[in-house]
Amino acid sequence: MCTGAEKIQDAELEVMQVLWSSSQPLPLIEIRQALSAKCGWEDSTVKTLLRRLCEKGAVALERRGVYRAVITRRDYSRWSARRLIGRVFDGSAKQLVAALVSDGQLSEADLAELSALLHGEAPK
Amino acid sequence: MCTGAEKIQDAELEVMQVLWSSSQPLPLIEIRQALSAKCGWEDSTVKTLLRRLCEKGAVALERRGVYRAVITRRDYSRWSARRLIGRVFDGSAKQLVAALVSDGQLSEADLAELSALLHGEAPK
DNA sequence: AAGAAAAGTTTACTGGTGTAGTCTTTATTT
DNA sequence: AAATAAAGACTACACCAGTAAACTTTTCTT
Repeated sequence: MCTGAEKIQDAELEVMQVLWSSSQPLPLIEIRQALSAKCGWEDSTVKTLLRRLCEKGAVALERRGVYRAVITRRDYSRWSARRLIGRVFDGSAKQLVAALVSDGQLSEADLAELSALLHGEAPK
Repeated sequence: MCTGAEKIQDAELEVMQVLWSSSQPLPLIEIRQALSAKCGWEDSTVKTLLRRLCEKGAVALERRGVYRAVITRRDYSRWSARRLIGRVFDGSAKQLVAALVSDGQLSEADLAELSALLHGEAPK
């Protein structure tokens, strides 16, 4: 059922973000560079995280030295939104959005825009 | 700044849920009963979790044998929504809501209701 | 073919989390 | 006051996550 998104940890998510930031599978060198810059991680750390992600089925080796995200950002974000809603908003997405509104993170304009989205446009 | 919500773990959250489910501080016996029923946990497990939550400042002893949530459900849910948005939705609450809509978790009616909420009513 | 460089594999170590047993102290009941 | 029960404190232990070193294999270059 679940592709393995459930098991992506914080550090691993950084790796996924890098992979998701490109439309193409990425060579290790680039992944390493990105994460060295963003997180200050050593080569070996990145390799460990990639290995664990492969074991979890979240990432795959496209060919030697080149990695591809198996779990998409879209899947992951949906899954994690569901999880949050289940854990702290009684399973109600509406409650979550209400919290965002009352927290000032979501404006009237935002809601209007989203409402328009519902009326048929495919999201970009 | 942060009250310690960041450190509440899955198992600990179960304890918080029990505390949040009551408007009053709860005696340990009730907490134990609830968690034995809901999670099948032993007394000692519950006590350990309560201790850790107290150490983290998320829970406090009201008086001997009676515990009170220090972090409110409201604070926690806001905080965790922010965290999710920061981690996977580029910091954009709107993106999160768009995902909910496109995932079918949020209907047009929901949005309308929320929109109304924005126009001044205090949430229930 | 030898050497270098990158990739892959194995091993490691610390601290946190899930889960719980045991011992000690305090309160309650008879 | 003694016995019991509940609460609190201390200890435990396996597994996972964050972080990384070291060793091995493959590939590329000269």
